[in-house]
Amino acid sequence: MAENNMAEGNSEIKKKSNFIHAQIDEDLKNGKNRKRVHTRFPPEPNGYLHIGHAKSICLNFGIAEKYGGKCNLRFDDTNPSKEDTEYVDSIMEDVHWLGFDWDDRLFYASDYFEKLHQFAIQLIKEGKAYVDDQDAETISKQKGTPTRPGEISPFRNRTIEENMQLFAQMTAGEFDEGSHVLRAKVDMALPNMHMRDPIIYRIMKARHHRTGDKWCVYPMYDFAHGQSDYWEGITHSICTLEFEVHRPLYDWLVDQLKVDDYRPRQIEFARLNLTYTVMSKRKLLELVKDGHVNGWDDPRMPTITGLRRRGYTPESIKNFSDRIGVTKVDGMIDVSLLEYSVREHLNKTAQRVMGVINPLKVVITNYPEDKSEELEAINNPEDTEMGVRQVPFSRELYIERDDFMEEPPRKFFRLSPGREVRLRYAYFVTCNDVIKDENGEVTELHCTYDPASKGGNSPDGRKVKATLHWVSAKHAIKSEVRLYDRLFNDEDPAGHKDVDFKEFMNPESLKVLPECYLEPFVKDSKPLDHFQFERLGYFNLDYDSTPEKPVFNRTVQLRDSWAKEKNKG
RNA sequence: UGUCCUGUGGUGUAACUGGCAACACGUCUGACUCUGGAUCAGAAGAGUCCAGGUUCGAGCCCUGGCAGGACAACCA
Repeated sequence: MAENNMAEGNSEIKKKSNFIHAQIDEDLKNGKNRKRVHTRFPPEPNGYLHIGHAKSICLNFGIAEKYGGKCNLRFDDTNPSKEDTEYVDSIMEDVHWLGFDWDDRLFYASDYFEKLHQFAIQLIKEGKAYVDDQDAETISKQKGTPTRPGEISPFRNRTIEENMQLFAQMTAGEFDEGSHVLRAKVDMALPNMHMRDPIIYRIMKARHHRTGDKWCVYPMYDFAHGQSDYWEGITHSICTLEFEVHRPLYDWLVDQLKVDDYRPRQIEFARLNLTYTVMSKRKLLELVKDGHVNGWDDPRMPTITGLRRRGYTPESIKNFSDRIGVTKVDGMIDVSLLEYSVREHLNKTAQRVMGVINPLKVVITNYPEDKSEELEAINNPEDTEMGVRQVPFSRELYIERDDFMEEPPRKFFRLSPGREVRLRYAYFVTCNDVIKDENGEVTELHCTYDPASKGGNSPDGRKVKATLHWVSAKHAIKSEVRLYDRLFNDEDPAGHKDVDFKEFMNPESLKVLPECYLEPFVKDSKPLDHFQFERLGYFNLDYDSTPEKPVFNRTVQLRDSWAKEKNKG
């Protein structure tokens, strides 16, 4: 193990194997599926991608990479009433951002509408599909329940000619929505509900985002997915657990295509659940629509675009995805694992900078009024190649309010009256006076510095217990900082029967600090640039920034053992 | 009173054709440190849903239970 790390370097986290890899290995060994591997990522363009999709993307594209195969991007756009090009665009952007590419293999289920329609006609001609004139409620009732078999539709035994005629009329738009459907003739008595003469085409007089008004009948998911896989030469069609019961229908339909012995294989895995958030598109859409968050890219959202804006990196998401593994066990992953993954990546890569988000003015009384100097600071102690920078120092500074306590408790070893601490990369300072306003609120500290400790070390070998970050008041860049906390206070907000998930929303999930001071280095940063504000956490520049007022998002805090100690009481 | 799937530390994942249950996160110590970060060293924590059985030996095999999830959209 140790050798492995040495050999590969620790930037390369060893890819874990999973049960799907094992099944592919077996298929390859047995010579099934032409000894090749071809997967696909098939989102419906009806919302933005979230971290759960990222798991699927990493899995599918990851398998292609591992086996020297291919992975397609395919939009499952068979329901025009919910889909939109806005979503298509965002999905492509997100997949690319994660670092995956489908080359020229971009497909849409709607590419196959014509073929699918032909196939439906084939089934009718073979006596394997029929038009049902009953309404949704009646059909549903006849379908039975999981424990009771279904009844046969009175329209099940229409002649082929009649079915051909009716389906043609459906296609031509002669019927109203909901008045007729095309059903596959399978078996109403089977225990699997999906096999009880499933509906394969329905009338929808909706404009499709790609085919416009060309069609007024659209195939159902079950009637499109397996066939699309088949036509694209997909060998392993990986989807989530809830499609397990669809597999017999998937196989049945592909069997009807019977051109050769090649057969795509559906394999199901457990979708990702994360603590303190919700992951269904419906719920995320609700949060957006009802204004509980500021859009799909709100940094509190588990969407890819939200995580990106929050400051997550593709690497951190991929490492996270690899760490959680792939199984058929429905579980709940602790967000702390996600947070660990960003910290791990940003620790190695993020530019260090000093920033004070809760400012307290400090005056160095023995430092000349008009003097200022430049002090050298390390850009990233984890990566010396990132070099050093100069940080301006002067008589008036800001430090973090939390770094001062007038009456320090045990184990608090930051600044307090009479105590000496180090200002990072600068000097040792000692607090002499505490200035307060009429309410007794501390407004300013008067300190003295030791000129001999320049750079942060005292020639007499004197030690201090704490090192504080600081910013020179007159050089500081004033900016807004947004702090984020979990969107929900409950580990599983969607997991309560009879209680709406929104009941568990955390009212303090967003905290805006309008007056923060950052060292001048951040001046030229671009949106999404990552920084570590020393001792505070990782932050990145938000799109909302203007040249006059930069806005930073806190991605995640640094691990903080003092905060833990403090909370112990 | 159906079919299918799943049960391994707090969480997630491992354990080759049976061989002392391993790793990561989290938690807790300690060392080091110009970030109470990082790093390093260490600890606690499961006897693998239950009960039988086969075996020298079972998380892995057999039998029977139990628990949880999915399935009754003209959603995907």
